[in-house]
Parts: sequence; C-alpha cells; structure tokens
Amino acid sequence: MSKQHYQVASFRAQDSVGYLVKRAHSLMLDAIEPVFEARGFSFIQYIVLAWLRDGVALNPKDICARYRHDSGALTRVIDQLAERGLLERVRRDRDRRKVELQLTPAGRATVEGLIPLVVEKLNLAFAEFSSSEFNELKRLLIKLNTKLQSAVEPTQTAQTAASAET
Amino acid sequence: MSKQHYQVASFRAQDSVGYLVKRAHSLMLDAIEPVFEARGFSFIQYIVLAWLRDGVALNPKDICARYRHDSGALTRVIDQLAERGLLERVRRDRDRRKVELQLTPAGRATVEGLIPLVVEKLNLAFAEFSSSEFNELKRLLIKLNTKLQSAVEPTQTAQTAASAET
DNA sequence: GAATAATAACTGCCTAGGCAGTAAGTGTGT
DNA sequence: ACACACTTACTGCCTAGGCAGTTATTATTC
Repeated sequence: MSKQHYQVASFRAQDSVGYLVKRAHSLMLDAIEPVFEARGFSFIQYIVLAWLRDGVALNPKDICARYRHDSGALTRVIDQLAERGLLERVRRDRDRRKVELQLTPAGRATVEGLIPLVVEKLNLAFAEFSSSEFNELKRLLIKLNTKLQSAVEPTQTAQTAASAET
Repeated sequence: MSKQHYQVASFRAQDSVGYLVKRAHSLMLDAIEPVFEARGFSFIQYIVLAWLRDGVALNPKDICARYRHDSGALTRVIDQLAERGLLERVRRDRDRRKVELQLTPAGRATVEGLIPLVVEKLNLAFAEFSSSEFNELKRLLIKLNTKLQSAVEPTQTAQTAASAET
C-alpha cells in the first residue's frame, strides 16, 4: 500500500503540488529572464552554454533528454549560438550521426560572465532558507523527479515491469 | 546576512534548484496531459474549470494572476470552453469591466469527471513520500514562491491584499 | 552481405503563449 | 462636471516550442 495524499472528495486544484511547482518555475523564470535579455541572451541559450561548460552534455541529444527540450527547437538555438561564434559543431568520425558541441573561447567567456548573475538571483531566492531546508527541498525534488521519470520512461528494465504496451 | 547556498566558483547549472523545479514541472505535465487529451481537453482548460469549481477565481483576471497565464491566451481558452457549453460569461452590474465566469451543469460534470484522474496521477507520483515529506515539500515550495512573488511585485503592501470583493 | 530497424540531427508546419495596443468601464482629483 | 489615470477583457501579431516527417549514419537480423 502506498500513501494516498490526495482524496477525490477533498481535492482542490490550488492545493496541488503540481500548481506549486508550476508557479515556482514560472516565478524563477520571471526573475532571471530579464537579466539575460538585458545582455542579449535567452534563458535556453544560457542553459546550452552552461551545460557545455560543465561537460554535462556534449551533443544536442543529451541536452534534449536532460533538459526536456524539443529537438527541433534546440537545433535553432544551437544555430543562433554558432552564428554568434559562441560554440562550434564538430562531427566526429566515431559516429558521424552525432554532432559534438564545443564552446569557443568567446562562448566560455560569455557563460562565465553570466553565471555570477544566476548565482546572485538564486541566493536571493533562497536567502531565508536554512541549509537543511535548502537541502531537503533539493532532495525531495530529486525524489519526485526520479519517480516521475520512471513513470515516463518505458526503459531498459521495463520488460519486467507490468506489461507496458506500446 | 543571508545564506549563500551557491558560490560562483563551484556553481554547476545542473545542480540548480531552478533546474529541478523546471524538470519536475515538465515531467508532471507529461504525466497528466495525455489523460486530458484522450478526453478532448487541454491542461489549461482543466485548470480553468477546476478553479471555477473551487471558487478560487471567478473572472479571467484572477486566473491570470494566480496561474500566471497570459491574459490574451486565457481569453481564447475561455472562448473554447464557452463554445462547448461548459461555462458562461456573465457581465455583472457591479463592475461592468469584469466578466464573471460561471460553470454550466455540463461544465461541472466535466470537471468532476476529470478530478479523479488528476488525483490518481498525483497519488502515484507521491506514492513513496511519507506524510511529513509530502508536507515539507509543499511548505518549502510555498516558502520559495512567497519569496519569489515578493521579488516580482514592486509595491504590494497591505493595501491591495484586502481588496477581495465577492 | 543486403535488407531492415534504429538513431541523431535537422526542416517545415502549426499552435499556444507572450506582447503591445484597443475599447469599455471605473475611480480620482480639482 | 470634466479631464485624467487606471482596470478589465479582448484582438492582432509574432515567436518559440511541439510534432511529424526527412536525411544521413549506424546497428541488427536473416
């Protein structure tokens, strides 16, 4: 038996965690987007640059999967960044379907300049959070995401999982 | 002095709570949207119906403010719902700028039918959360939202807080 | 080894949402 | 009373993202 946190009879949409999460996402974007736009960047452009810097994702497919962004839309974001000389597409001989994205020195300098602005906004948002509150929020969000992800993915080990028909 | 949870030198974009929140939002939408679409509704249509049912918001402006939805986009959503006979626009003599939205019996029946599907998905997502974890996540999200909201709103003392007329 | 499936990036099209402006209605100050 | 500012809902336009293909490349199967 699993916890039943919500009951049909007493459910109110505005009490849903889904609403709280949507609202947090929207408010955080509203807080940070003007910072980027004032410097000629969109938020998604920053994400691509930052993830390349950190080595999290090196090709479009990784970014799509991890940031849950549309493949077609991402191609156009990469076009914009490449046109501005902030990254380069490199086709490797290993697997010629894949495109490896590499930051140029200008791209690296750009993202290094943007990060302090992000850090400042984040610290402001969590100024009144204790360390334990901050860490607990992260832990619970990761726990939620892990669960949701496994529900979405018809993944590797899903063969044994109760007959998910295509 | 306030907590500095992030440092520029050690910042990695994928560790940001912003990313966790964005991901949670995206995954939750992916989990619930197919349920609505299979029944001919979009998620935003459900939100409008559910909020009207709960009396949270009775006119477009309230929904825009609380759900952070664009006013123009919302007008079109209301058009769709009105065309399908699920709600009606009523202009009141009190303030003829405002449009009061009223669920029709069909609209009420529709939303009552959708809510169990939402409750089921939410309970699945939080099945492995204890009551204290669940409540703590809600509390921390509310705390975050409150802070972010106050950063967005420039004025907002106690003046407008008391302006809730029926 | 050829046929088929699967994968990665990309393109075109379409729709929903953001933005700016408009119209009707209301409040305020003098 | 009048001008002015403000509010609410709506409209048109534009852009970013979702979706369905397309192409090039690699993996799998017979």
